[in-house]
Amino acid sequence: MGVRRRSDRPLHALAGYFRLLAEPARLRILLCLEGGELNVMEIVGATGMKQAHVSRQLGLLSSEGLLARRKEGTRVYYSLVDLRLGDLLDAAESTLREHLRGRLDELEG
Amino acid sequence: MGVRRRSDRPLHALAGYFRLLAEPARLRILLCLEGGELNVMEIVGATGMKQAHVSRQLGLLSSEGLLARRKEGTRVYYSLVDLRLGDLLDAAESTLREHLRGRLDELEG
DNA sequence: TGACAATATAGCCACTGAGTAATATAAATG
DNA sequence: CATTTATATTACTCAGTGGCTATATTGTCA
Repeated sequence: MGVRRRSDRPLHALAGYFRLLAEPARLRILLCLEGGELNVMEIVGATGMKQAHVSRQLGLLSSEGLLARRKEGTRVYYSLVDLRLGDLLDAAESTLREHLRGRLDELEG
Repeated sequence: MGVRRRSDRPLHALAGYFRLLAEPARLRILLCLEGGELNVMEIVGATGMKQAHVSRQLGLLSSEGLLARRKEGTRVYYSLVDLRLGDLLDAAESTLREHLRGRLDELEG
């Protein structure tokens, strides 16, 4: 990979952050946690995903600092660390909507 | 307002949008366009990336509606379609900073 | 202790996409 | 025309990872 510049590290981190949000499965998990903390099986039920897959994504999201982990007996509860994430998703959604509208106008003339 | 309702299709679109932002190369391009429109070779110069790679990412970004394309003679100028993208990046960056700070605090006790 | 439930991990396969080199297209110029 | 310049596209390798199944780990309770 080409030249390494000083600005690479922040860019990499930012890109990595977006990559976490670049998967419908993870978005689904994050969104269903907007209502409050849930344990793994509750998330499995809410999303319809396989338990192993849910655990994997939860591990990723919490190891990257997006989710907090709290054990209670044999269950593990996950919750959003930063509630501004919801605002970020909304901002992205509205920006995306704008883009789609632009493409629509372009098609319709 | 009320509960956000996002069914699967929007989730997929949103994930795809984030995937565009999940690559340092594309972020670099988007960021250098925050200063105004540039043609391909100017972007190549500003980013240090190969011309073919820049063209590819520019094609992606414009076909997805994030960038506008304007031909002038043999040159092609690209620019940000939605200036709120800058705000979105800033929001993501500050959220990310928060997460990183959380992890740092955790390490330092 | 053994059995059971909740969560995590490992291994595998298929697919996606980044990055590169080579080539193609298009437009200006002589 | 031929040539040069700017941009786009093709073909390829290769690393990463989503999603699956099976299994391991951890905690609870009889």
